[in-house]
Amino acid sequence: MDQAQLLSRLQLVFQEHGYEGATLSKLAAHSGLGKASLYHHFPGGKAEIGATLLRGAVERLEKLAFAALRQNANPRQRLTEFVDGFATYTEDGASPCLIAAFSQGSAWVAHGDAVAEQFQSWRALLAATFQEAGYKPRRARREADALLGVLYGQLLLAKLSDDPSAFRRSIKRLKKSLLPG
Amino acid sequence: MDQAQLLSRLQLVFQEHGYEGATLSKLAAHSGLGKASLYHHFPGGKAEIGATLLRGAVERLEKLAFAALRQNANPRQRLTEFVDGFATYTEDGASPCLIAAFSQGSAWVAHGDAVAEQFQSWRALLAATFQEAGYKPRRARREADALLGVLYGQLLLAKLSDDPSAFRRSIKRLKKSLLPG
DNA sequence: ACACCAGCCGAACGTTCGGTCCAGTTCTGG
DNA sequence: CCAGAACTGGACCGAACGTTCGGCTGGTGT
Repeated sequence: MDQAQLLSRLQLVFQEHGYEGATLSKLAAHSGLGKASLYHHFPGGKAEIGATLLRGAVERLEKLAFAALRQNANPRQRLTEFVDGFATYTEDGASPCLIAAFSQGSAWVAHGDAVAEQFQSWRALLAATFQEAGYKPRRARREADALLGVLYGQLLLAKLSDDPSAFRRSIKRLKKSLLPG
Repeated sequence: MDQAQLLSRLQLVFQEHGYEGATLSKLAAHSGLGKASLYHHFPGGKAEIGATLLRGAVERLEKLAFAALRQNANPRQRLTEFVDGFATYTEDGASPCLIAAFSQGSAWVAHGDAVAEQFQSWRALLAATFQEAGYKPRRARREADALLGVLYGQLLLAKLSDDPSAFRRSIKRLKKSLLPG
């Protein structure tokens, strides 16, 4: 099995059970490897697995969604591409965000500072894009907060109400409201 | 110590560490009781503690926020009172929603169905209020989803970006956009 | 042919888990 | 004042935790 496939199998366990709930037994069973074999790939144990997955999730979200904001296309179009990228990242609301799943307990103690910093940077990037789209600085920051908020909110709601279709509908509506300006 | 104070101390542990991370040792230490004493108050053990807290959180959210929608005041005013109630429930974004904290792992397996049902009922109530405020059924449902989404999204973002003030600002803006209509 | 090593595993380590037991201490009604 | 209920702390349990270790493979370089 290649590294990518191994990581994606491990990620499923963390997404479903959270950091504390992702036990080595579950990780081993779900990956098809023995516990000791996991230690061959990740000498740092569970902490290294978690850190690796978190890094991967941040990179994926950056590449799939936020990278679109750094292009030099029309700001409105960049924003809709960003929304699309976020939907791709979450597989249309079906796959919870690993970063959010790590927002509790020891995972947050270990990585919370880095995650918060990353989010502040993303927030600034998003606000800058809204500013390019014609909003004044204060309003642009508000729009950025609102957009990030509604994306994560709908993702959580899709889970809490057990209705993934609500996420897809929200994405569609968001893109429509973003394009005309 | 009275029951209410005990429950609130136990709740802090679950909010901070999630269900799996809230071990009996932490619960005992943080409540000042021995494990056996906890079993006196909750013969069902950790599962009963979790279930009790979850029930309490649902009741509090119902009483503080959604109850406002069942009054017979002006729909717009009911909606802003609902938003205010949600802010109170989360202590202005400082206290994560226990219901959301239970959306992973064994807690979700045990209570997910009930939570999803409750959220569908709340969603319907919110949509009905938007309908009373003049929206057509489809649009009202969308507005309900969007409102719930932005509330939970801002709550999560406040944590992920370690900036509780963003939540307060969002609440303020939400109420303003709700009132004039 | 042999040594080597990445990859993997079973078995066990010490620790902590959720949970139980019991000998007390505190509270309370008669 | 006392009996019994309510409650508590601490020792304790088997199971599961994260982790380690020695050894078994199969392929690669020489």
